[in-house]
Amino acid sequence: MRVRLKDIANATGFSTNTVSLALRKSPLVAEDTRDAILKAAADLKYRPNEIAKSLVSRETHSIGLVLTNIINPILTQTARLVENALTARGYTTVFATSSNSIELEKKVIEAFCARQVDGILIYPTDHHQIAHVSALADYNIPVVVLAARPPENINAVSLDERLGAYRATRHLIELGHRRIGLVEGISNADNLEKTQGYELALSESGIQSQPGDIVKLEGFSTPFGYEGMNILMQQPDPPTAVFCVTDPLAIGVMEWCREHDLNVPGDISIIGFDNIEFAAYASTPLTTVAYDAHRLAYDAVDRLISIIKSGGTPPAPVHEIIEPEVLVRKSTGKPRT
Amino acid sequence: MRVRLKDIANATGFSTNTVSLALRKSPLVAEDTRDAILKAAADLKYRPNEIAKSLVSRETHSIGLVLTNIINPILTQTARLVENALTARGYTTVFATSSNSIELEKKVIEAFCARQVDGILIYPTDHHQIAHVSALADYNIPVVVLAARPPENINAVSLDERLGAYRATRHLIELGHRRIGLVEGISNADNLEKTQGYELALSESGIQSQPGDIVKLEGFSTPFGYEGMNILMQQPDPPTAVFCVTDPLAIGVMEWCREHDLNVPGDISIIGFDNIEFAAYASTPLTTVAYDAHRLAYDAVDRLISIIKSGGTPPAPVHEIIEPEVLVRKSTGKPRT
DNA sequence: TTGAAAGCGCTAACAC
DNA sequence: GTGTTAGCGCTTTCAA
Repeated sequence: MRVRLKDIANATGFSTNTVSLALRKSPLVAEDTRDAILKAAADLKYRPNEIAKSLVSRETHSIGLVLTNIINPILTQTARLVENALTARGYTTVFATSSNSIELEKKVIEAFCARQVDGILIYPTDHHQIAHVSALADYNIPVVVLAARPPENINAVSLDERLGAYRATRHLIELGHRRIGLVEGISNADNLEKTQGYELALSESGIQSQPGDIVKLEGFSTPFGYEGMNILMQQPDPPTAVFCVTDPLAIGVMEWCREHDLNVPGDISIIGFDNIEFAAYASTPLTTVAYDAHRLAYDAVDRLISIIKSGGTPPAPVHEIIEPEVLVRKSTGKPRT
Repeated sequence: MRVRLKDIANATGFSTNTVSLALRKSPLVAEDTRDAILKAAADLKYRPNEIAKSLVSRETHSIGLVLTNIINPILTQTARLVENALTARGYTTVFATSSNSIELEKKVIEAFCARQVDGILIYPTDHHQIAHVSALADYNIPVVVLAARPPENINAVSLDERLGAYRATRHLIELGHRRIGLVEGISNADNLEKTQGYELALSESGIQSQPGDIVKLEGFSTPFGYEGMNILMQQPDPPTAVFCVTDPLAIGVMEWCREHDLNVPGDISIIGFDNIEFAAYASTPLTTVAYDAHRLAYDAVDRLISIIKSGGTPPAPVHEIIEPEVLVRKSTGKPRT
């Protein structure tokens, strides 16, 4: 059925070894025999079996990419950029989502190891429960984490989410807002970077945040944003501005405003996070926290590959942190006086 | 370094074969020995090498997913749904994009075959140049195409794009429009389904389409839509409605209208295709062509897996076609009289 | 310049 | 119940 080296060997009368060498263009084999072998290979439509190669070379030229879920467009974009970067370097991308479950995340990592991926790129479900990720580094499996401030022993290329949140909140404060809501996602994990940035900006300005001003939803997509805004606005004296930890959340918030005839930014200011493509085209163009996602993906891939290539002696772990900036569009403005 | 069956064998005093059987919970091996082996495996932190397994079982439990590019959110969604469906069935997803290049597409397929994927799911760059895809079927490599009306010998689960375009155009005609623009993407490929549907609807209603009413761009993303609208509106007597072959294109068109103070749908009606998540949240909620993407992905995966499972005698090829519907929101209306 | 033999980590066929 | 042998398709010694 499938043609193997042996079939070419039989067809040409050479040994499998010679065939193997010829196909890899070894200078050891005579030109005539090489040509004959190449021709036979082409005739038989030979395709090398990478699995067999991998077994002996102990490398699969594949890397595992683990993301929490791919609903958030920014993770989609990351997936795309990573795949591009990897392809450009001759690696294939094996893809999996953890669906924000630590258990699943562990399983996925297991599966990748079993499949002998050459390395793993991961955006962990919970930025603080990553013992299982550190373990990879201990086992000498190259890994780069896409989250900020991980343990010292692992490599990371990531966005400074805390700083982004801080800047978003400061932007609102500088516009004059004093009551600023926070719309957060998933509460089972413990990624407090954004919340911390938000709180830091507030306390720095001597603003006391109201208990009802922080809403935590079960996810990061648009409908959750809508729901979050609904909760936020139940208060007798609601905020005049809202910081949403993702753009889809912000778009949901904006949708709520549209349905309830609240003008953005006249009645309420909204700022998102990630600068997804659609942010610019929302009903009110969305002010958001932007950063160089391309660089993030490419640097992470470069880092991973340099670890892989380094062989037995991996370079000292590096934490590269990318700084986000506030990108002002139309959804934020001064509060009504 | 890595622990193998042999290491467990040495540790326990049994043969590798017994260890192998024990780990696979064969009833042949005695309970005591099995427990001892399981314990040793756990102690040594044994992880099976799937690559080695694959070499003997001749299956990798991985399938290759080839998409044109992942910028279009609908392909993203497909990727996500496919990955979910595949994971649920115990397969891993190996991912690649063809970037709308036939050459790259061929290479990617080659690479997948070399990696011994158990099957391939592909949304081909050009729905008519798919000899290389048919070839897979000939080689007994299970493949399911995500495009409509492929050659008889290959399996397909897909959307009826022609029908979708037809219905979109009819929707505009029924509202009273007679000058309907078409904003199309990529011209190097030859996916005319949507154009055909558009033309069919027009000719059926006795409408003669103007030469300037069809614009073909180099891509399917939002900026191209903006550019397309710019071209379309140069005409002295521009269309009163526009059908865009993807939602991002439609959003770009809408953006052009926003910048040029054209009211949607008052001055111009816009309809998209795919019903991406953000369609509902655009500056004017977008009327679009919607379909069951979940079913598309799951049926395609089911089909592929049933072919894989069928072993040597694949079932007769099936072409499953999913019908799209027009989802009316706010971006289409009667033309000004 | 080419071939024979061993082995990557695992499973399968057949003994005992 | 358990061990031995062979083999998946390839590369890598080591000889010739």
